[in-house]
Amino acid sequence: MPRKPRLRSGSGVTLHEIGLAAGVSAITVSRALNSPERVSEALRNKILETVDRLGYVPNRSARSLASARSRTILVLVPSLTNTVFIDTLVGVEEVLRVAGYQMLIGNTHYSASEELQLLRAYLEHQPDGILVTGLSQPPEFGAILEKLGIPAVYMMDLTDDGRLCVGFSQEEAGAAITAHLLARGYRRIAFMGAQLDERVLKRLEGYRATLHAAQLYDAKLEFLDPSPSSMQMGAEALERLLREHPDCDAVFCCNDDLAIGAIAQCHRLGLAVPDRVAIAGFNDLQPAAWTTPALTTVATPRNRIGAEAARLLLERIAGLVISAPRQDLGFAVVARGSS
Amino acid sequence: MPRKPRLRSGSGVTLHEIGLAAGVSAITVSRALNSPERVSEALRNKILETVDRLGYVPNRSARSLASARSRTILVLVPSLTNTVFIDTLVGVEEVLRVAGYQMLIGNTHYSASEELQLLRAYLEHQPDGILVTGLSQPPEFGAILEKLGIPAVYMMDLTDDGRLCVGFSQEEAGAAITAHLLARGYRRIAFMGAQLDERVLKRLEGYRATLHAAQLYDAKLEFLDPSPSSMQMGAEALERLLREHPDCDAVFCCNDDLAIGAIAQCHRLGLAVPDRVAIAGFNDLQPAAWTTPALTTVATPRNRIGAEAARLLLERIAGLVISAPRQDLGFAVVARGSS
DNA sequence: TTGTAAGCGTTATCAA
DNA sequence: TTGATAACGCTTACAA
Repeated sequence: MPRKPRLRSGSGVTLHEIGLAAGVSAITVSRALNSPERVSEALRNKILETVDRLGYVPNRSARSLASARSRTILVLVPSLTNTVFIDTLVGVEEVLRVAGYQMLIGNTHYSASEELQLLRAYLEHQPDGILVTGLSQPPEFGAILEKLGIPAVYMMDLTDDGRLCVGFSQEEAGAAITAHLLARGYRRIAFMGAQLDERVLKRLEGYRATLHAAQLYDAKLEFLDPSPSSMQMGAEALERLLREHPDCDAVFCCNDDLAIGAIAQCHRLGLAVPDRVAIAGFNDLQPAAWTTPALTTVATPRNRIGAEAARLLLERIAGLVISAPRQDLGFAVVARGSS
Repeated sequence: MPRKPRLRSGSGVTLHEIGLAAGVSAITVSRALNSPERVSEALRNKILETVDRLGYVPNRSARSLASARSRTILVLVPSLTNTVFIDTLVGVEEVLRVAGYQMLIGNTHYSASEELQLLRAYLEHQPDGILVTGLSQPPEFGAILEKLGIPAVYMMDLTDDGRLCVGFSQEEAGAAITAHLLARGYRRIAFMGAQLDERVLKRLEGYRATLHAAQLYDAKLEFLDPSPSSMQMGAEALERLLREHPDCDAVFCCNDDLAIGAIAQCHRLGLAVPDRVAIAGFNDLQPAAWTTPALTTVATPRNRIGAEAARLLLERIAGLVISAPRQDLGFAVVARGSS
């Protein structure tokens, strides 16, 4: 005599009940749904019909608990308001969805400590794998993944230290756009950087190296602000830059937002772009093509980075041999009117 | 004699093991963590110390299964690349996170059928509640929620049919910006609409009603395209509009993207904004303030909508009495240089 | 090909 | 205040 009925969750229909209705055992129903080839066709059809009729909805918690696999991937991004990472997430989602995996999104707000905290919090979900933005997590981060044996793929940048990564060289990209400005004849090229996360700093390194090589580097032309990027900041920084260094003839902004603000400010100040000052951005977001003049920038394969990273992670989880642990998806300088 | 050790998931440390190490039962450990006031202080401290020392990570699947509560909220949005919904998600996340709830994001791609499909798919997670964008889901949608008793809050728009909703009147907002253009003296005001989702159509209704009232309505001034919105579309539509209707003196674009493309195209065509043609957008995204001239638009409280909707849903889940099932968060016409 | 039994880690129930 | 026991719904291991 059963004694303790408990609160049921969800639709209330269980594998066991489907089995009763179809005249088979629960495990056969499970097999009919998850490995159909292991159940005779007649039985399978009968079961699937019953599943449909009763509106059975599998319980993912029970499944995770029994199988020790959550089919869940944690994705950590520095920001949700920055389109760059949204594009990446969209790429991730497209791949995971098809594979039956669930994406959990953690917003680190560009903070290493929040990133660690989020990782710990999301561990409750027993993620089967993790997608991380950038390479510079605190040491505990890697230690936790190591200890729990959770596979990870690092997005947006490249490394040779053995970690799986999908991205492009931030430093080379910074160098390339700087070289483009040099090639166009600009000589007093400033750098405008916000947030100063690892990617911005690498672009800065590329900028420095290129100008050094051309013997045109001048530290005074670097505008660096650790606060979050905005068009407002781009506008203010441009004004200050030109006031303090009137001979500045070009600005490499670390992202399109700053660049859009800078161009707008040029309009307000009555300065011709690119004749008085050239402006270049980074990322090639949609608005970059619609400023006046259109913005020269660096196109980055954000969507593909997300998709490829997800694919790589799933391969890793499936235990496949990873032929290319380091996927360089490249970038492209897009020359438009602003330079 | 135990016979079947199975694969363990996660960190491997369980409540039971913490209990063993601390000399108490598993259930006491559970209580120490979840309702500390029900465990004596001495024991509690000892337990918490052990939890820390062994690095215990709760297993959310087991918890959901046993408690019949997933602490998970499904959030359905039409798009992830549209900043409007990202802002909403950020508001949702801020509230859910603090409350210990997990957010599952479903991207419907503006499709009713995908929306239904996503709902079905995410039912596996036994969500405790759902946040939905818009009011016009297919009938089965409501039927499923009803049948399973899943509470829902509808975002971005308002209704009086009893559903919980948080938003503002899309129609009134469309009317308000149209009235603004009228007040500035424009008489041949066009409407430019993309995507044609329910919100755009309601803004269109507001536009029509206002122009009808002023006896200035002209159906030929409506540009409607069901394909996704883009700056490109705004540029092309503006050119066509002015070619076919040279007397058009203002355009209400259903969103800022179209408006930004339209303004850019005016620059390319050498048309003065707003003297030759005024442009107004909708949403007040960041770039709206940085076009030349700056864009007149309608500011919408997206972040607050997300946060309030989440709060309302949590109250509903907690079984609290809902005093205001309909929360009108309003909007504001932001008059800038483009009109 | 199908079924039985046990176990996944947690919480609800009831008892002490 | 603490604990024993069963139950949540599913899948693994093993047997038929």
